[in-house]
Amino acid sequence: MATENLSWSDHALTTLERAGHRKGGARLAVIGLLETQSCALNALEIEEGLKSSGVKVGRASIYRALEQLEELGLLRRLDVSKGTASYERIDPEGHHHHHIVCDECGKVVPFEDPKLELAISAVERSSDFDISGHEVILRGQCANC
Amino acid sequence: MATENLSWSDHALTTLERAGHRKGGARLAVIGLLETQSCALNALEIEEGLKSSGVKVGRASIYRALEQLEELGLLRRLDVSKGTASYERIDPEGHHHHHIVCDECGKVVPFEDPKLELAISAVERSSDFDISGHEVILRGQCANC
DNA sequence: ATGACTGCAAAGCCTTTGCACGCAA
DNA sequence: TTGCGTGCAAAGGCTTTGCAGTCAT
Repeated sequence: MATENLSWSDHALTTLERAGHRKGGARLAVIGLLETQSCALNALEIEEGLKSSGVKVGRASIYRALEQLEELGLLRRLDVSKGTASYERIDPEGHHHHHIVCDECGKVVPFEDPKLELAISAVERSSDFDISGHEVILRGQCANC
Repeated sequence: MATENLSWSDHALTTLERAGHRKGGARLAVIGLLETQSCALNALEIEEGLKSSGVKVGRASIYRALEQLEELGLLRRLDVSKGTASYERIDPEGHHHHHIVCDECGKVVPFEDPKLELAISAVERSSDFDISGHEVILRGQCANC
């Protein structure tokens, strides 16, 4: 139940290879870390996470890896807080969640809702954009604040 | 039909007064400009908009006004593009729209959808947060790109 | 008259870019 | 061997902060 046969990181590595990219250390490290996360992390959190597991990766390489993985459709970028972007895996099967953010402490809680997805799909179909994704953010105060 | 009896700027001025704030030039200028906008603007666009109508307002004052108006519940901050925040009026009666953003050219198009709002309201009620607002962003490529 | 508001400039923060070195293929 | 990937440091862009002068009350 823990690890599926077709993990996100497998999918990511395959996609990278198909796109003609090499498997450099920084890239692999970022993929390895995000594989274990259930919700979004920003670049500095990723840097710290890697450092605390003994892996030293240059900050610029992290940003470059994130940008690239996003362009390949492997990561979704979230603009949750003021000036910092967070990233989380995109499930190959399209399964995803959205976020509730506490304006006080910055806490982020994921949620999912089928009816919400249906309503968004309808909007996406009726627009004249070629939609690649969407993002829903609820803001407020969490129970602790 | 153009101007309603209870305009947003009237509401904003009243709210500012109740909160014990003075009606300084910069603040009034920002309120006056946002009153005329139907969608979100960022700080630099506001600065330019004011300058082109002959009003010179310091950039810092614009940021301070925007932050303050947001805290008073008069403006909603949107994190649409990478590192820049946009702001738009919050309708006192709760009427609002969401946004479709072109990843190529940055174009932003507003849309509204009652079913989407219903689905979001249901999620908001079932969460243990005290929700103050929400934000939906669809991303993709516009017809021109 | 008083202190809140404003404007300028400097500082801060996240992110991107330039460049030389190292490593994957 | 080749040139993509990486790391460091510098540069960039948006936003915030410090401070002195100004204006609303």
